[in-house]
Amino acid sequence: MPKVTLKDVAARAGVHTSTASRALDPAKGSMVHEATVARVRAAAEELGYQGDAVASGLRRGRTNTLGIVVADLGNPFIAPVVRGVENHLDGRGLMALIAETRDEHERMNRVLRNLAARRVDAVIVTAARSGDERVLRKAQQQMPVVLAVRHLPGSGIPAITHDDERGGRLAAEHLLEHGHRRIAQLCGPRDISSFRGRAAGFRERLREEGIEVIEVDDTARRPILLEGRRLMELLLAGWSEAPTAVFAHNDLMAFGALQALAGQGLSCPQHVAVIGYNDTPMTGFTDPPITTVRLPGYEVGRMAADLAATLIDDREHQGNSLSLPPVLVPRNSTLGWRAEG
Amino acid sequence: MPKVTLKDVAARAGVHTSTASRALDPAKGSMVHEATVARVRAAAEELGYQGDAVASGLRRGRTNTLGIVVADLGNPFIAPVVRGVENHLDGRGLMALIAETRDEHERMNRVLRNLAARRVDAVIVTAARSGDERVLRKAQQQMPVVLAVRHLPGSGIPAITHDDERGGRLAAEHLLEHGHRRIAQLCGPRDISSFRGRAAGFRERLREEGIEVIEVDDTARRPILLEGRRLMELLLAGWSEAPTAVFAHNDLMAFGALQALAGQGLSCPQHVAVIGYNDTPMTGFTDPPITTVRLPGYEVGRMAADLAATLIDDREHQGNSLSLPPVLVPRNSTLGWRAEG
DNA sequence: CTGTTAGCGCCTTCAA
DNA sequence: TTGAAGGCGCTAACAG
Repeated sequence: MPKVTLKDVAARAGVHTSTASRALDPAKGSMVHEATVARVRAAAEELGYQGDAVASGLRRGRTNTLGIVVADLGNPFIAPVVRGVENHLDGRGLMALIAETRDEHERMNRVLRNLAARRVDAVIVTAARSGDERVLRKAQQQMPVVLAVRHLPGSGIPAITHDDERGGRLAAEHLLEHGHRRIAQLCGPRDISSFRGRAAGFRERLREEGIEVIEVDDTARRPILLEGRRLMELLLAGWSEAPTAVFAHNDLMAFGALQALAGQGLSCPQHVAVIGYNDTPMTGFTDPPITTVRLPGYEVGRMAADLAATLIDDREHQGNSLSLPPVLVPRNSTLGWRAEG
Repeated sequence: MPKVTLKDVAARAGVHTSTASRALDPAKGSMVHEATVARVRAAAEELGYQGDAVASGLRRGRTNTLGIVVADLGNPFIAPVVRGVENHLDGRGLMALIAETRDEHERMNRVLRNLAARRVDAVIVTAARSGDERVLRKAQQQMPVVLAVRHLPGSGIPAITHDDERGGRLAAEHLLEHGHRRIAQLCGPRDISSFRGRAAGFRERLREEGIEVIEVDDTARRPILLEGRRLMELLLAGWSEAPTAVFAHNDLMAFGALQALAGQGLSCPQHVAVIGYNDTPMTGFTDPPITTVRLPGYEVGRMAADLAATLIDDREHQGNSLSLPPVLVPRNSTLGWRAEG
């Protein structure tokens, strides 16, 4: 089945390729005689013509492709984000190239290079860490870059995020309301804006009540389950008295904490209340259901795609960043706790 | 920042573009004098040259891009598959374009067209339904197609799957061993190979023991939570006596069943044992932890990517299909059940 | 080992 | 409204 090109279609319709090209381009159909359009369309149909987006991309300087960079495809929280992006692209004839950094700077660098080489029209990055700022800035010179979920404060790179500091405060507030005073937090990497924000908001709110947060002298190297468990184990080993409540910087880490607690014969929420972050799908079905701060992944994805589309059409656009409000979702991992006595 | 092209690099290095091209292509570095390679590399470095994969793709007729088509990005089971694909592509300089069909034929059609237009080197389809066979066959004439998870028996399209029929039998076996006799199943769409296989294997194994499976006169329109709930509700409404065990055709549907049970004041595993399918991430953490048949998503993704790569390099390759063995993962949603009396 | 030549398939001037 | 011409950036033949 030899590839049929525009030339074949044009020949069959008895017109020049340039006319065929115009006839098949919906944005230019009006420049061509209606009858000609019909003839060309028919010819294309008969030959089973399938336009070549690569050639078109080369000529037009636009690929209708967008990159989406995530840190960890294994984090179930990322699915809604990707879905939000994909669903919002679909209507515009765009498609997304997906890439994973595993939170490694070197991979981020490679991935951005690769996407730039592919001439994507824009990139959405959900995996930014402070150390990536330089390469992201460089990437920005070649294509619009939109940060999502994690941003780079002061970098001027537009971002769709959510107010992590406020989210941290909400978590603290919730624990205070339920009578906790001996409270710990398990921190995500400090070079990631979201975790910095969560830590700061949480700490601050407790300090307002004169409470000093219990923290181990380490942070998760990556925001994953294993690291949540490790930190929780460190915490349990380092303090003679376990905290009555723990704030894990994301849901995955919260599950890790749960495992560590179980390992010490402690249970949640009876002995220790646990609160996570993201409202990852399924957290409502777990044992116990996890109280969490909802980060609306689908919406973030949708808005990031929107912003990217705007930036593509208008390279001068400033790219207004946006921050969505967090919402606390109370579930049994904290509601089930009762002060003893 | 005007784009720097190969011509600029060549000029700076004092060579012809074709020489520069060869010098920068690792596969052809040997055809060029070492000193020249060094000079070209240096020039490229100095100018910040970034090759144009679009132009290269047009010329070479190869885009180093692969499509991956999924039914539902919201199904957490799909993440490991995508991850397996992505991770295995990464080393070869390939990238994946991701698209969602939502299990709609029309979307499948559009997506395949779009991927063909983009001249992807191959497509991995995890969303095949019987009705899609024609368009998939057509797609096959333009690029290698690999099915994953769901296949199209008799179509001759190579597939990486797993033995769903055996999986269904394992589920049945497990329930029998635990003393169940009044057993139901909630069926996924019949036009999807995996669900057909699961249903058949399950039914068959029970029939061998002279047990007729309880089924409602309907199947899930899509394999999602809501449909699992709907079917379970139908089941509870239609039979005076509830079954003691239910096999849901995937984990999402199992959760839907759990909700329906709870709605009737029945609990799992005390009143009804529930078994799901896929071993979706997090199913070990749910309340109750769900007994399930493990479908190794990451491996399936990895092998599908492998097969796709083989097919790309050797268009004549027959594309041997592969079927991985299922494993039953027993958890409390069935282990916790005890026959009354 | 390197340069020359000729496109890949399409789209966009420019002219008619 | 259509055709002619040129080139997007790169690379594969073919000489030399």
